[in-house]
Amino acid sequence: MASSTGTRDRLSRERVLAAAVALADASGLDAVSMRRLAQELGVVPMALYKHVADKDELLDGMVDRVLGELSLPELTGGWRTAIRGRVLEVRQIQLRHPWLRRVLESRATRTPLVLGHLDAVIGAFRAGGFSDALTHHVMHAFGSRIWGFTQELFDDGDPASAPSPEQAAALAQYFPNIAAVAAVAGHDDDTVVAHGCDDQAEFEFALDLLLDGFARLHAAGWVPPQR
Amino acid sequence: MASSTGTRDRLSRERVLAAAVALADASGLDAVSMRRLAQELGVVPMALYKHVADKDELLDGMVDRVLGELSLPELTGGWRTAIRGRVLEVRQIQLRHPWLRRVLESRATRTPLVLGHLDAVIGAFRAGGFSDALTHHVMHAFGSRIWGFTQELFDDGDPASAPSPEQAAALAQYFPNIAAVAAVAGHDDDTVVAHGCDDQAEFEFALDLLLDGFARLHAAGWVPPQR
DNA sequence: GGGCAAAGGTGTACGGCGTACACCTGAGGT
DNA sequence: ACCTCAGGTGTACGCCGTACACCTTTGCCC
Repeated sequence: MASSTGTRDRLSRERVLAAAVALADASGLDAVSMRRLAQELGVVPMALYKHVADKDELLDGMVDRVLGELSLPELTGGWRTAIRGRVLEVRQIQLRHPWLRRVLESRATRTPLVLGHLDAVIGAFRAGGFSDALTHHVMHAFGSRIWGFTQELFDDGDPASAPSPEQAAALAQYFPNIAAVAAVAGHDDDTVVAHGCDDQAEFEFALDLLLDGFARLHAAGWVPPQR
Repeated sequence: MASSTGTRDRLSRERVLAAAVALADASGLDAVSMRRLAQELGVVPMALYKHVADKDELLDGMVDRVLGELSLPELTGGWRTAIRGRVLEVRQIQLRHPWLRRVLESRATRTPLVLGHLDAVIGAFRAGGFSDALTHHVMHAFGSRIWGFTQELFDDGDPASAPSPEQAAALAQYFPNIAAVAAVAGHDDDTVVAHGCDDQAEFEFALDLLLDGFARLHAAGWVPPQR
């Protein structure tokens, strides 16, 4: 038994990655430092380096670990339902692990599961009859939305951003358009306050708008411009 | 004259921000640390804190400084040309200052010029007759493209990413769709190798696809779903 | 079972970061 | 001539990632 417990609480790449994901889920990405993570595992920081090459590899491992939650549905239905379903599924992962977004944004991650997702989406377009050139273009147009998030560069909802009254007044004075549009989103109060603006409906709106555009170009027999 | 030179080489917020922008342009965003920046200015790190509150404010200041390069064209033509022109102009700034993207991505910047750009685009939609609700939706769908960049999460061109032959072979084996689409983009060789994939045409493709979608929804009299 | 390589955990140290805080210095107004 | 106070300085703290040398434990082979 001593040996089994001994074996059980040995470190392993799996244990390290699991702890890193748990830590990021619980305390945010910034809490994931080699030192803090080691402490969480009851071990000295340098011990981690026997299991991951460096912090970048740790982050890659975290990405692949949560991307493993994908159920990889087969491609029944057309390209559109296949892609839509896949992207919405990745979105669910991203909602469970909010740090995923920042990790994917900040680095050119090229892990097997990342490439696998891209390959699956590209494959769905091609199986749907998209030319390689059009597929290439629409993949660029897809951008980060392929990972289930909109960029959210102007957060009009989430944080304690509901500004103080005098702040709101100043904003309305100098940026009347922002104020007006922000107001309409929240006029029923709980809409914005409760779940921000990047809610499911908002994301699907943008996703379908893109997919509509792709379908239209495909149907119209799009070919690359002159060259 | 002694006093004038003395005055001239005193630090100032402007000098600090200008040096920070120059440093980021020349050596990348990671080179912009308080210590390195101070050294560049021939001054001790803590001296900077008499002119910017902290590093976040420094970054905000840098953003506003380069956004000041906007020429703010008036809104001749319809909403579409106005917005298209504005976004492409911001894109030019972003191409001159590649670090801008990471700064905007990583933080919820709410400086006057950032808000001003958002307000101008929102204003163009509204002036074009878009309802506030539709404007709100399309702004979300716009996402980071409003700042002139596509997310570029799968960089198939830019860096030394043109993989070694055996790497390419392995990629083609496991991710045939990625390989095929990446190949088509570069089949004329100089296309991808020379200027990557996020070139002007690629960006405008995605931009116009979005604008087409917006126009179509607007023309169809889009109204928000049930509620 | 004894010996031994290899794998895994430790301790120390280095150079970076942002920035708090006490201090000094020199220019401007009275 | 003095005072004030904005602006530059020096030191220090607690983080960070990680190189490197060391020790301990494990598992295998004779």
